[in-house]
Amino acid sequence: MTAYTSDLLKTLSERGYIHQCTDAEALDAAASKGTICAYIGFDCTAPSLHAGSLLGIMMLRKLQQSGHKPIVLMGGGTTKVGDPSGKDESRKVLTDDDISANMAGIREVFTKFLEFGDGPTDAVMVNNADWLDELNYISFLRDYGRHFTVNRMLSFDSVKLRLEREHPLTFLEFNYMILQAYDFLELHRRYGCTLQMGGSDQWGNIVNGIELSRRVDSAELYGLTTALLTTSSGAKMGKTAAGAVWLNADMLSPYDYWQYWRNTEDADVGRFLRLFTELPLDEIEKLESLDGAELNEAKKTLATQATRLAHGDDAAAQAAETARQTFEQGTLADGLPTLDIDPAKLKNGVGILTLTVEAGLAATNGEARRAISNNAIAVNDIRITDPKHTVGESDLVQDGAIKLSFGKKRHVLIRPA
RNA sequence: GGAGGGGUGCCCGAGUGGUUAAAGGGGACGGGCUGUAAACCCGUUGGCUAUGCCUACGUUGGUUCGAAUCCAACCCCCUCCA
Repeated sequence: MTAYTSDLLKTLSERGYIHQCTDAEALDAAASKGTICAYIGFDCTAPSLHAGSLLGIMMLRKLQQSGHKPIVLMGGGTTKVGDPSGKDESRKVLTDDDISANMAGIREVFTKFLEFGDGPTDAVMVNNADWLDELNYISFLRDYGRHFTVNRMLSFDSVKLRLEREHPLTFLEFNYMILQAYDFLELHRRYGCTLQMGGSDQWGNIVNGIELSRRVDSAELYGLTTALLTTSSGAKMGKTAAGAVWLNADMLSPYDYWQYWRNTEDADVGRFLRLFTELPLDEIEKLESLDGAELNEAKKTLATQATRLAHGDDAAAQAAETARQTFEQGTLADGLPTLDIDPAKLKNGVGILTLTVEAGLAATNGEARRAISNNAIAVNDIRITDPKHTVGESDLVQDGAIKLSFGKKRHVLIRPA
């Protein structure tokens, strides 16, 4: 690996963010000389970003910490088209209302990771619908479409994949790469943005933007990608039992978020500590050199540090404490997810199936029933074997709650209220 | 517009008149082992007021005692031709 002189590239490369870079030396020089401005685009397909987007978010954070200006580009316009990269099938078309609701949720996430404002290194958030919506088809084609050959567009992975697998690629989606290329050009014009970052699946789109800007504006822009993040066993990051690992607290509690990181595979601990926490590298080296069960300490550190960034110190500490009480002491921890229940109902006794469903541990009675026959359901740590079992006031333990568990890891406190 | 191929459960994919809630695989979840890890082994994987009932193989009708399987129309996708 080249020895970089800029803080930015030094940090990014030491921590393992960099996969490919269009012209690392020139970018390094530019970043050492002064403030640069860089962007990453985010889709607006869901009301929150999830752990899969975290790499990008962290890079923008590192960028800002190294004294540069991050731009968060919301794909309000491009989401209407749908990025075919890495996808077999076209995406559902979202309505404008969906998109703007999603954008509002996503905005939340970024306020945790970046400082927004008007200063030279303050982050800004822009929406590409601002310029894409107004494009005039004919003039856009004449001014920009002329710089793309279909020959080359067909050679991109995102397109090739669909063609080879004989899956349909609509003309709408085919245009995506041109629009993203145009975004880069537009951001360069508006903000002097010279760097686009993204996942390795974005390489083609990024390079297109660089080339377009060079041809149209003679601008010299850079691209940098990160390796697509998977766990050591090859699973995609960010998915779990309950669904995606959302970054918004209202979609996934800080406790569950902490748990997600706590359950990291051994082989990923060091890598994740570098990417998703801000601990100094020497400390990380110490943590990852732990052996066997001791590595669990490193996982706890990872979980707490990662949770701090997304949810703040207090929430992280509380999640750690809740986990400690639950898993290490086997006691009831207040911080577990809670379900309030009508005391009158409890007095009469509530069926275990109903309770499991209401607590959100199972989606249907049938699932709860199956879980019971799989030995998965426990009340106050006592296995339930009878689907007709009822829970009542007598099950309330010390601090007036009932602990309902699905498997060894998922617990909910039932409280009369 | 024409010819041919196709639409099956979370995904892939078998099934071409009955014992089919639908083989097999993947994924996911649970149990065991462990360290809240990986690997491995075992199990589960449509719903319900549950020894029965309901819903389900693109949609709507039809044939039949009986259909994912046969017929008709329609919708959608793919390939080739115009």
